[in-house]
Amino acid sequence: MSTQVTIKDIARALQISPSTVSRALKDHPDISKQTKKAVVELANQLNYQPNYIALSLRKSKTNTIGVIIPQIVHFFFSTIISGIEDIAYKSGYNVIISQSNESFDREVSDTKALLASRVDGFLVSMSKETNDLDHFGDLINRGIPLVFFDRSCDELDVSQVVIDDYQGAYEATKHLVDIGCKRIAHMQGPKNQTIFQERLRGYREAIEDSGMTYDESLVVHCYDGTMEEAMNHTHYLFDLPKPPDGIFSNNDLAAIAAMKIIKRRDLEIPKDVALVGFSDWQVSSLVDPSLSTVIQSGYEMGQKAAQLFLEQIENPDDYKPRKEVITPKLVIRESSTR
Amino acid sequence: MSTQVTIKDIARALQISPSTVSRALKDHPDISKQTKKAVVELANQLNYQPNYIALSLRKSKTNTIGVIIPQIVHFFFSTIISGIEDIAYKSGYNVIISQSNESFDREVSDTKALLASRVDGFLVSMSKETNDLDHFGDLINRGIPLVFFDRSCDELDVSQVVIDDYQGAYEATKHLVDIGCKRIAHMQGPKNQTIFQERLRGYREAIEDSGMTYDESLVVHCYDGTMEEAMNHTHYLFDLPKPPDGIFSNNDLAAIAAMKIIKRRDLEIPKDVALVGFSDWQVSSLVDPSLSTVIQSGYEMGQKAAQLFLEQIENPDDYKPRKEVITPKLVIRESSTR
DNA sequence: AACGTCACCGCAAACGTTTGCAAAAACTAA
DNA sequence: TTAGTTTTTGCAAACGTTTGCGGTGACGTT
Repeated sequence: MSTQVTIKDIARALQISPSTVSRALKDHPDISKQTKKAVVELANQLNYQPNYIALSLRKSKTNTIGVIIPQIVHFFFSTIISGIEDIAYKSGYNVIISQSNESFDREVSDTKALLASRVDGFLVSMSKETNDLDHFGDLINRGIPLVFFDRSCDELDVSQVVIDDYQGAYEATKHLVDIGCKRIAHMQGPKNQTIFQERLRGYREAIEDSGMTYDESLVVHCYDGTMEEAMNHTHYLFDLPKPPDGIFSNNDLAAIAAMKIIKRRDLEIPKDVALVGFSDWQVSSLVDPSLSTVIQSGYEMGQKAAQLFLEQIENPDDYKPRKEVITPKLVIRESSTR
Repeated sequence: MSTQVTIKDIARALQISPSTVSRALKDHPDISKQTKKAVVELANQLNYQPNYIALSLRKSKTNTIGVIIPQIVHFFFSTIISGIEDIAYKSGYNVIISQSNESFDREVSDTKALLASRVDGFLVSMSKETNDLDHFGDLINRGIPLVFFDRSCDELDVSQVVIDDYQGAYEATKHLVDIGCKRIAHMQGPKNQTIFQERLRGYREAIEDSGMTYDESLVVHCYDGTMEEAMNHTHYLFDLPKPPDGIFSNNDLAAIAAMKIIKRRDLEIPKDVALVGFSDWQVSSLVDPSLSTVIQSGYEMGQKAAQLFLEQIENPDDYKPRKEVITPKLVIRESSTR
């Protein structure tokens, strides 16, 4: 039950004032060598730990970052958090995480709650529902550092770090062309999200740049992102008079769903159909055959986001928002190796 | 840049003292109806938010829980966090997460850092390396609430919530027996961890209860939990003069590794070899064939852990540590359906 | 002897809140 | 009117830290 030792305790023991102890501990030039030595020694001996709460109050700075994400239980997001924490802890920041569960209302109330906890700034990835940006605009107006990652928006003048989805999709599709695919399908993600629009664009342009024609009947729209939906779409694709010989999917789950159906139809992967996913879920390297995919380094994204935050908090005055774009990397596995 | 309004601001505006404002806001009986009304109205109008930092300092209580886990990027653990946060937030607690990355030293320094941040208590799942428990004993001696979850230990007198690993393992193994397996191998987890000892025990007793004899040569020790390690062990098992016809693995990853090797050796699953894992990673239902496994509800575990913490912090005096046991559930998929 | 310089240190206020205690105000009873 | 109650309010200290400013004493210079 021993309560923590304070500066006052040290001061009392040494018969000097708390201010002197404080200065001695910070190596202030006004303090004599001997006093410093005595203070530091006693502090070590008593295992003195500065009280960050008192410090926060004094400096009105909590050294805490508020992070709002759609959900923790998601490989990509938890990887991002890992990146954020590593950078944050190195710079003496704590991280408080809040999940919006893809709900706009939760996102707003999370923002309020974190604000009440006096976080020094925000790192957020927006919920799917979010269209109204007032709660973020508020933060910006009040000069509170804010960085978006992944699920971002360009309407607000704010720092952000995003993946180059276009580039990733382009390369993935180009790769399918390169290994000889002639009819490449695309399993598209929710149309209202920028990232999926970009992936579609990358797919389309890669197709066209390769001298093939973009065929809308080869693009299926996976709206709710379930396994069943993707399986149904796969059936549709292989019931076509001219079924595809390659599929680029907007995410790994849909690709794995397709894989199941394709195998069930006694087609061989990658011989008859080659597959490329997007995201590099942990599962992608474990399925059989292992799935080629586009790696979006969540860890790197988290690190960058935290760094942008730190930059901003260290230059509160003349800070200009920046946009960091992470280039994703195609990783070729068995599902597209011929 | 507007700074938050304080009790003092309200007091000044209403020409009364801060103490009166404070009491009025807490509906203290000493304060007259009119004063209360005036204070509450002005507080709402100015959007007053209590400063939790000042409160923390005053009460030496931060309303923050420190959580230490081996790694966030792990389906099971991130699910647990989700459960913890839901309960914690409902009771007005923030959660700070720290990853030990399965390193003992990190675990110790995480504990120190969280302590320095003055968390009110700890929720921890030990790293695989941890044998020395002094840093936790310290917390207990100082009366700081501590709850272990999943990776626990019985040496310390402390609350814990664990899975009934024995039961889960017993059922899984029994199931293999029931579908006709005669030689069942076990891929064991790190021996120093209770949970893996329990899984081994469940396996062993199920074997013996079925009239078979426990054969140590069928138990391999997966120490670092990598894919490669598990693959090597699988090779060993199937190089035996009498290879197994069933495997119960301490986790899903090892089971999936085994699956790869078994398929590569042109054995059929589940016909030649049946497989059951443990944990129900997201991937388990996606692999081919889908993997039977033991579901451990991380969400429930997180909730229970947070509840135990709250119980303890609300009865600091006469608190008696409790052990909550969650019963896991066997889910039978293709890998063990004959 | 008087003054300036310098090195070293402490006082007190501040961050925003709570709370024991005393004091003021209002009301009651004689 | 006076004393006694009751209701309502404010003072001041405390939580642990930092920091501007003023103070002390030693020493050197005129």
